[in-house]
Amino acid sequence: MTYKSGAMESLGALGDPTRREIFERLAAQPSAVVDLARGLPVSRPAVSQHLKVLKQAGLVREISQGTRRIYSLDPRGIGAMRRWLDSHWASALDAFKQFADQQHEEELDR
Amino acid sequence: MTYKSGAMESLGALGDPTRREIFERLAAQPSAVVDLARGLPVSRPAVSQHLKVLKQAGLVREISQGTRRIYSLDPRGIGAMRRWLDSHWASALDAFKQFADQQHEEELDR
DNA sequence: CACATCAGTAAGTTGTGGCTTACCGTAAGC
DNA sequence: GCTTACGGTAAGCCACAACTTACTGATGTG
Repeated sequence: MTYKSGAMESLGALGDPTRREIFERLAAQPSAVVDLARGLPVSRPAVSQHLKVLKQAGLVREISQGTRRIYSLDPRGIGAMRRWLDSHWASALDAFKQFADQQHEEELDR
Repeated sequence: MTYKSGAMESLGALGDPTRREIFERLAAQPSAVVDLARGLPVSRPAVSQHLKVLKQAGLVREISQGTRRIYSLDPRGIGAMRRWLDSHWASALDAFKQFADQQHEEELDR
């Protein structure tokens, strides 16, 4: 479970709707901060702050290009979330099956 | 993209650490509210409120059993999140490839 | 029929997370 | 070297979301 802590931070980061919007735009195309700020209902510094959170969560990475910084999605963060989701999905199905069986047993006992 | 709105709500719901904790416990085993509240640092009503949010997000479902309500994970919500994640991952890889190619072109132009 | 257990809702409080404006640093162009 | 574009950080404000306690309503039990 080395991916767990990473997935936790990622989920925390994507809890905010503005950050989800930024995330989706970066999925569509890598962009600089100014370009992201255009078309978003918040100021440019706000976008910077969101990008900082997304970066710490491992969901985003940047490359410098002159004075601009081009942000793009980081596949590693997404991968961690996927694995987290998958493992929980699996254990959810298991747990539900166990639960159903146990219920059935108690039915018979009655 | 019928799963999109669902995935948005799910991500919003899992943004809270306490709700993630509840989610993980339910993945391990379906539980009643009192049992969840034991072992969590918050009151029972707080747990109820969190479960309400998780339920509206399609991540959780309940069945009544006497006065108890047994909560368990709802695979549909998890599935919606997975699909959202996967589609964005795919387009992220596409976009990054396009971006890299374009960068290369500009290199040559210089 | 009490009485206990379980759970949802109401009402009120408070910490904090997301926003703004202002400021500072850095790279590029004239 | 001066100016312009870009972007991160600081400081402060404020709405809201996550709590709490108190109450109400079911269901099961002696």
